[in-house]
Amino acid sequence: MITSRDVARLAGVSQPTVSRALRDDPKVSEATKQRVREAAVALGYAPNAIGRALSVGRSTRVGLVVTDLENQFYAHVIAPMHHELERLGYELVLITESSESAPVAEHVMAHGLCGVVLATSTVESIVPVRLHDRGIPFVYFNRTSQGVQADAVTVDPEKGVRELLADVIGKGHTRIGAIFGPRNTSTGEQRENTVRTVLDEHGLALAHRDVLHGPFDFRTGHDGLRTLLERGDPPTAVLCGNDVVALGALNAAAEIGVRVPGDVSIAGFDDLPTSRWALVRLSTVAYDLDEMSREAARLIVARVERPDAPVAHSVYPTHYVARATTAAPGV
Amino acid sequence: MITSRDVARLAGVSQPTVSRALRDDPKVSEATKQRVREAAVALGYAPNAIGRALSVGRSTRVGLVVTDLENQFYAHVIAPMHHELERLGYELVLITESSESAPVAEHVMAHGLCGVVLATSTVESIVPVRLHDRGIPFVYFNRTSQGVQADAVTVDPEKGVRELLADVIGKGHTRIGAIFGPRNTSTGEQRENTVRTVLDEHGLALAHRDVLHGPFDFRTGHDGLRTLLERGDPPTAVLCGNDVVALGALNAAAEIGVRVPGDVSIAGFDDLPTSRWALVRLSTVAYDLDEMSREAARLIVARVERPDAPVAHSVYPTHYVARATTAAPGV
DNA sequence: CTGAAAGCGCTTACAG
DNA sequence: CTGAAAGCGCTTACAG
Repeated sequence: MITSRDVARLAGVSQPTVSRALRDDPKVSEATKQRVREAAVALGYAPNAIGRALSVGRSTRVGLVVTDLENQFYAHVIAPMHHELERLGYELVLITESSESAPVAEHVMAHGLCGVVLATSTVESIVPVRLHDRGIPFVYFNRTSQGVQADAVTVDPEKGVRELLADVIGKGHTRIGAIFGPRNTSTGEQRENTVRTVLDEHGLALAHRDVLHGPFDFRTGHDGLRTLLERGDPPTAVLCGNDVVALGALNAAAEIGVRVPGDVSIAGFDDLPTSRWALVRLSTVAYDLDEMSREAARLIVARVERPDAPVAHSVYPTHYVARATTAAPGV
Repeated sequence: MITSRDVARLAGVSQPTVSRALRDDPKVSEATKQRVREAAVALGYAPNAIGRALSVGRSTRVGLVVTDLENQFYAHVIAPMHHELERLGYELVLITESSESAPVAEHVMAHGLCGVVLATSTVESIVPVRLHDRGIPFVYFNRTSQGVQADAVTVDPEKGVRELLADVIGKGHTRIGAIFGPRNTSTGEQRENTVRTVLDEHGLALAHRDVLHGPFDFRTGHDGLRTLLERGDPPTAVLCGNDVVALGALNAAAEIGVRVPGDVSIAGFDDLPTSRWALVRLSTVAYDLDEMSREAARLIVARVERPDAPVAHSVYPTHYVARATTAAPGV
């Protein structure tokens, strides 16, 4: 391994001077900087991040906590977040936490992360508490929590859901069902509440038997739609907790020969690239997930660098995109 | 931050003893281990990976070099690889390298990675050379390179392609087109060569105008299929370089109102979960991508831990899965 | 403007 | 079986 000492020797300066020169410290003369830089490239030297991290007492690595890396939703979070963090001189580390128990905090310490983005926190999760207790910076992504205050980036479903329901109800649906996300996440809960509120304004309500809940995954939508449709007298429209759930529902419909939107209308939430496919054309509630992911990156970095800054909460607006999976009932 | 020193103080032992006890060093007495462990949990202590890495001279972090994190193919590599590395006590670090130039090696040094999985190396890439020169362990994933010898995990397209073509030709197609991957990757090249060889055995050949090349992405398939179909007298079957390309082709067909497999048959390579969707039902060449990804994790770890072990090359067999996108021409 | 010294949190010979 | 010492590659006061 080639170290700053080797560069120092070649440049004829001391090791700390190499450190200063390469970080462009104004106290180092231009001439020296020149010599050091040349020596560095000659040797193909790059400062070792581990040495640096140990020395300054914190790394430039932020963890992203997710449940399921196969879930395509996360791919569209990871890509822009990774990119933005890199731009800011930080690194993204993936953490999968199915259990949502305490270990996240230990994991963070053990792996020397400087901060964490929680993309998976359930409402009653202990993780934010632990993080807070240990003074580990974190931000909520697409989630919030009752207990612990922290930076957050979330979505306001209001406008999108309002437009979606105006469309669906306007098309003549009165018997509306839903496959919502988990009740113990703020996102699942908030979307569900918004739907119920807006339906109420229209003088409608979800029948208890037409409502299902489950994790935000393909199977929830897939099995859920079958459950709803395979008993007699099903709803004519099914709202899904997110796009991945809706994709599951769409495929279940195809499997059992139920036409969409002919026999049942289906809507999602997220507007993932897949939802725009000609093969899919999912009607859904859209927002800027790319920008949200980048914002989460910015917030965690800001928090790491200025721990005492006031708490920030970025809320992204939604709008409805009508495509081919919603139509008048029985058409 | 809580360190081994704090644990030592609480347990009434020296700091090195804490280090030994927690790594279950046989030279430490059981009684002492007990005391140290208790002190550690009492303080919520976890050994700091940065300190450890600096001390032992290498980290337990391996980089995965990919081109495009949004590409769903990689999600199905990242998830199992991440999981296997974690099981082995290692960490996955994502590296995106669109340019495929030298920086990967610098990146590895700078971020203190102990090894690298190359999932994106073009045939003429300089990256393996640089890695080799610096003595950085790496393994080729789904790729190989002429120049530098290294561990590799690849797919043998032979059997799958043979079965695929038996199906397509058996159904009566004689005018077969293709949208292959990049010519400058071993994977793209190998699949193309296999197709040409097997076609030749059947007394068939690809017409020059029916063959396209491009990156392994959605757009290549999408734009490619339009190109092939929008000129007169198109092929009746189109083989795609991989599933993501085939998905693009399928959607392009849907957009322009071309029926699959009625008007054109389409086949892929990879058998991604999406290809199994009822909405998709792509005929494709399958292999165990999960296992391959885990094997790559095992190989890089083995290489890191035993740099002088003989070079290993794991080759995975393929088979064809006929689904709904292939049928007799004009049916 | 530059160098010598100390220290970040670990691990690993070396003594005892 | 355990501790004191040295060192991994950096950064950062502290002198000069």
